Amino acid sequence: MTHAFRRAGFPTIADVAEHAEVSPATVSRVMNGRFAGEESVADRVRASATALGYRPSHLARSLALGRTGAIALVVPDLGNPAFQAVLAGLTRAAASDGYRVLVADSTESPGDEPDLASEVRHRCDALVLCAPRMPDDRLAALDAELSPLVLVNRERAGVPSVGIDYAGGIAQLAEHLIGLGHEHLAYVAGPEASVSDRHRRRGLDRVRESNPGVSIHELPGGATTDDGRRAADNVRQTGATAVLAFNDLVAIGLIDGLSALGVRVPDDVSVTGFDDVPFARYTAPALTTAAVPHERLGADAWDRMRALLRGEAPAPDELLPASVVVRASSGPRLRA
Amino acid sequence: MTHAFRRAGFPTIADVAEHAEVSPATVSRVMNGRFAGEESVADRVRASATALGYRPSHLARSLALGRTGAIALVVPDLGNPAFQAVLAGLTRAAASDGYRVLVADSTESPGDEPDLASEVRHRCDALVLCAPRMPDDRLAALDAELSPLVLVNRERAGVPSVGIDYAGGIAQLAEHLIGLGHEHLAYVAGPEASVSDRHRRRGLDRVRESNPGVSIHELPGGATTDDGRRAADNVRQTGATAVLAFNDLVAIGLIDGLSALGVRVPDDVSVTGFDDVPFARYTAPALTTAAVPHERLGADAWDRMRALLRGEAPAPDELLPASVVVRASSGPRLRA
DNA sequence: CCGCGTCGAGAAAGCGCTTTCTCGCCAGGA
DNA sequence: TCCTGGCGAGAAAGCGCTTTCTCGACGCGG
Repeated sequence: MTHAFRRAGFPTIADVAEHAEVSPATVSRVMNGRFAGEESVADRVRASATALGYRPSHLARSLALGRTGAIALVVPDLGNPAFQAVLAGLTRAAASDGYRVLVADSTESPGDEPDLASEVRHRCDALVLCAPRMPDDRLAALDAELSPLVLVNRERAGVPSVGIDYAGGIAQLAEHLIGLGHEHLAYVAGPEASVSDRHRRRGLDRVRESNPGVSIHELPGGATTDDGRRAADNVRQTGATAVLAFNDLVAIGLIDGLSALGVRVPDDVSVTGFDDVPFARYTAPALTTAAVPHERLGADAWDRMRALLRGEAPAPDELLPASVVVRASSGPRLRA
Repeated sequence: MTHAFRRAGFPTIADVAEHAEVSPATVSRVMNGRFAGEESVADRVRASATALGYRPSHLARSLALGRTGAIALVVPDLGNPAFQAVLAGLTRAAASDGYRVLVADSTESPGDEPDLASEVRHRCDALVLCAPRMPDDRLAALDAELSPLVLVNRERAGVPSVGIDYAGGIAQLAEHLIGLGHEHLAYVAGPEASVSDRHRRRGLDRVRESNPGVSIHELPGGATTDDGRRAADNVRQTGATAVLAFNDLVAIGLIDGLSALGVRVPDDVSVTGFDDVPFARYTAPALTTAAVPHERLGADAWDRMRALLRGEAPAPDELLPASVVVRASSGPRLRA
C-alpha cells in the first residue's frame, strides 16, 4: 500500500522484483514454481507479491507463453437449456485439464456469427463452434482461421465433430406417435437453414418411406417458445392429430398456443418435443420428448479438442443417439 | 497460402509488413484506420493482409493498448434463466459501447468463486460480479483487486451496485397470500449465506410485524428445482396453507414434490416463486411469482460500468422493484 | 594453488501489437 | 539558391511476462 504503481493499474512483475530486490526473472520463476535457488529468496518474493497485491497479467502471460489456457464456445442461444448443458459438460471436461471455457452467444445477431466466432477464437487457444445456421460457405471460408476447431451438431471434412442423431431421434418419436394410432402428423420445423433441422427432416423422410399410410405435414417454426406459440394456429389448420416440434421450447410454446385456441393436449392433439430440457417434465402436460445427452456432447467435444491441442489425432466423429421419453403430452388418437 | 508462417500459428503483423514491403507500423495504422499516407500503400497492405489471411492477435493488441474491450460477468448459475436475462441485458448494453461480455459460471465450485472472479477479471477490463453466496470478508479482501467492479444484488461501500428489492417483492407476495385468507405461511429459503435470501427474510420480518396473526415458518431450501422437490415433505409437515419459495426454480420443484405427495396446488397449498422466469407461465399450475426486470438489471450494471471505465462517477446504487404476477399456483385458503 | 564443474540469479531477447519520435523528402516562399 | 514547413513512413521503445543464455561465485579434485 505504500508503493506507487507504475500506471493507475496493478503492480507489475517489475514492481515486485524491485520490492524484493531481485530480478523479474526470479519473480517469474517463483510465481510459477520453477524456482530452484535459496528458499529465503523465494520467501522474500512471495512476501513482496502479497504486500503489493500483485496479480500476474493473464494477457502478458498468454502472449509470452503463446497459449491462453482458455477455449471459446459459441452457441446460438444460451437461453436454451440444451446449450447450457453442452456448456456445462464442456466446462467440466476442460477444467479437468486446466482449461477455462469462455462462452459467446450469437442470439442477438446471427448475421455476424462468423465475426463473433473469429473474435472469440482469437482470445483463446481454440474454438468449439455450435452454429447450426451458419451457411456452409461461410464456415468453409472460416475453418482454417478458426483452427483448432471442433464442431457441434454439424459435420465438415477435416474438422472433428460431435453431434446428435436427430434423424434417428425424430424418427423414433414419429414411430411412437404412429404406434399410438396417429396417421396425420405435423412437424413444426426449426429455423431456416438449420443443419439439425435438415437432419430431422431426413429422419422424417425415412419414416414416410416405411409408413406409406402416414402423412407428415411440415410447417415453418423456429427454435423458441414464441415460435411455437405462433405455429399453433397453423398446426390446428392442418388437422394433424399429432405434432412433432423442432425442440422442447417450441413444443412448450405450441402447447400453450394450442390451449389458447381451445385445443387440448394430448386429447385433441399429441405434441412431442426434442432435447428433454430440465423443464420438460414440469410442463402441463409433461412433455414427451427425445432425451439427448448434451453434457456428454460437451465432454466429447473436449475430448476431440484436447487431442487437437496436443497435436494428436482426434477420435473419429461421433453421433450420439437420442432416446424417446414418453410423458403425458402424447396419447392415443382419440378422434375418429 | 504460398507463404510460410513464422510459427505453426497465424501470420503476424510482421509477415504482412514484409509481404507488403512496408513497416509494421504502417500495417498497424492501416488496420486501425489511422493511416494518413498514400492510398496505394494502404491498398497494398490490405491486399497482403487478405492474401496471408492475417488476423490481428487480440492478445498482443490488448497488451499494447492496455485494454481488452471485454468485461467479465460472474454468475452463480447460468442454468437459472434469471441470470441469463442479466447476461442478455448486460451483453446488449455493453455491445452498444463496443464491449464484449465473457461469462463465467461458478456452479461447479462455489468455493473458489473468488479465484474464478479474480482470474476472469484479469482477462478483461472490468468485472460485473453476481456472487450472492460469497462471504463478506472474502469480497472485502478482493474488491480492490477486482476493480473496476460492479456488484449485482449485493451492496458494498465504495463499489457501485444494482439490485432487486427482494424484501419488498417477497413482502408483496406474502401480502397477496394473506389477502387470500392464508394465515400459516412457510418460506422455503435460499442457499445458506445467500445475500438475497437475507433480504427476503428481512421482508418477511416486516410482514410479520404488520400482520401479528400470521405465522411464517422458515424452512431450509436452496436455489434449484431439486432443492424445491426435497423441501416438499418438510412443507407438508408444517401444515402451512401457502408457501413462498426462494425463487421460481424452487417453486417448480416444490410443486412437483407436493404433487408426488398427493398435495394439490393451489387447492391444498398455494405456492409462489420469485423471478418470473420464462417458464413460470408454463408450469402446472402456472406460477404466481414476482416479476423482476433482470435485463434492466444487466443494462443498469453496464451503465455503472461504463462510467467507471470512463473515469466518471457512476450513478448511485439502485434497487429495482419486483412486481407480483398472479397466476394459478396461488388461491384462496380452502381448508378450515 | 589452479582449473573446472555447479549452482544461484540476473541480463536480455522475444511474444505481436501500438505509438511516439524521428527522419528524409519535396514544395513553396524569400 | 537556400531555408522552412509539412507530409509520408520507418525506427524503436514499450505493454508485462517467460525463458534462454550468461556470468560470477563457490567448492572440489588434481
